[in-house]
Amino acid sequence: MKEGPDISHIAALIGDPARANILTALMDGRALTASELAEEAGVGLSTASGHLSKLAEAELIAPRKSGRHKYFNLADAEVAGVLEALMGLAARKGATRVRTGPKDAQMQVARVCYNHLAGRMGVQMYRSMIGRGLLVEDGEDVALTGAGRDFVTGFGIDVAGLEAGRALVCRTCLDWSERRNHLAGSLGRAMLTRMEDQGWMRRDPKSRAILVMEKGKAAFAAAFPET
Amino acid sequence: MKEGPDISHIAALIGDPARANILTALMDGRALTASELAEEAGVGLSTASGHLSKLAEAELIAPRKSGRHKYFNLADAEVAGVLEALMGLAARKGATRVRTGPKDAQMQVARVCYNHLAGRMGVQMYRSMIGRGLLVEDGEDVALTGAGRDFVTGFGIDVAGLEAGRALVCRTCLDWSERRNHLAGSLGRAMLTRMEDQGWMRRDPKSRAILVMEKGKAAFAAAFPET
DNA sequence: GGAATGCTTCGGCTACGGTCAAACTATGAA
DNA sequence: TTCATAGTTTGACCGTAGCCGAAGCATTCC
Repeated sequence: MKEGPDISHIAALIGDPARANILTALMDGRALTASELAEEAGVGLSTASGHLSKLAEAELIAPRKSGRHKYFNLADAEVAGVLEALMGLAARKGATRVRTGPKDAQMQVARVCYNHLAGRMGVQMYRSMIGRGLLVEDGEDVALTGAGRDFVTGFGIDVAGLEAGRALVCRTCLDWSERRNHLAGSLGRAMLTRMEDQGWMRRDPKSRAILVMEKGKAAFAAAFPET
Repeated sequence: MKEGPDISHIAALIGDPARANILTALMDGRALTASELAEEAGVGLSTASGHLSKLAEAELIAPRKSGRHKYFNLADAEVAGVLEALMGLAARKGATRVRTGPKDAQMQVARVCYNHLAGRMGVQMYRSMIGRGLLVEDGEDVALTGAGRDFVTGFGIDVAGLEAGRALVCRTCLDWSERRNHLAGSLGRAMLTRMEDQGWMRRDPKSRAILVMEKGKAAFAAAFPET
């Protein structure tokens, strides 16, 4: 009974509906202000402020002050991963949130997870790169091979620049809808950004869904064929 | 705000201290009765009964009636995985539960996770088998290679028997103390059982810790060398 | 400077949910 | 049949924690 870390405190934090809404809203990796999060959570500003300080205290989210605004981010990818895992558990009991609109279908296809591509397309990209020897898995970790560096560089990404940063370049993240890994880390983020820049896809500003352009579909399928 | 599965309900279930104790107690994979779990949780029997029906309702645990007893198990390995992940989050804030005794040190070395070997030795076994080409990872999944089947059979395990069962043979589970994968699934369980049968290790009946015998240390190091 | 905006703190209200004891059901033992 | 043990249900109690509005800081804009 007295073994291992105390789960209950952190789970209770996630367990409040307002706080869960806040965390879910932050899952797309964008930084949001306290007011925006209050709106998302459906509570008053003062209430949200209390929630936010608790979440920050537990280091689930990271606050940053900027002028008279205060921005919040998820603390890191591990937190995002735990949230995805919880969604996985919740999803199997049909506990999806209320109405499933057209957006929900698109969310299965492509969505933002923290800051990288998730959903069927995220998984396809990951598996394609593994299958072609561009990425190699080692336990929980994943790394670029030599061929992978060339490929990614050709894709228009400055690998050396990523490696100079503090963030982990390659990282896996478990996709809750597909139940498979997809690519996270600074490379995952860069790949998504690059595809947006090229006009392959575009983020829905009101949700985590990603809209894929016609030309993007073809280009993506060519770049990341199923193996 | 209205996207994706509803996390808060399931997190709130885990977030109550009594229920968290119950779930933690079930992490070693043994089935426990309602009375035993009440004891573990530190609440009265009637209170525990209420908690247990809620957990069962959410399919986090699976009840089985046997005579006038009612046994409870974790629902499956995915639930165990989420709990381990939450422990990982909790652990990094030094939120380990109260006193860290000698048992806690041993827990880092070897412990039971659901029903398989976890901790440093669990991770070492997994990585050794990957490194020698006995196991191969494919995304989130992991599988035995031909050489792996031979090795495991030579270890004294009836692979065909495992495959006949309903449970997934190979499965990964993220180790909260090591932050790496270890081997779960029915093979993971069989490996641990086999090592116990051979007298390499023995479970501490009062905790999740696994005691490693002297001869077990040498035999384990020989069977699963670091690569 | 003064006004407006963004956030925090405080006080008070409320309700949800955890708790237990006691009554009740069900299974097994004598 | 009767008693004992295991678990569930009910009802009453109580505390915690979420909620809001109002007042208080802090920062920026005019």
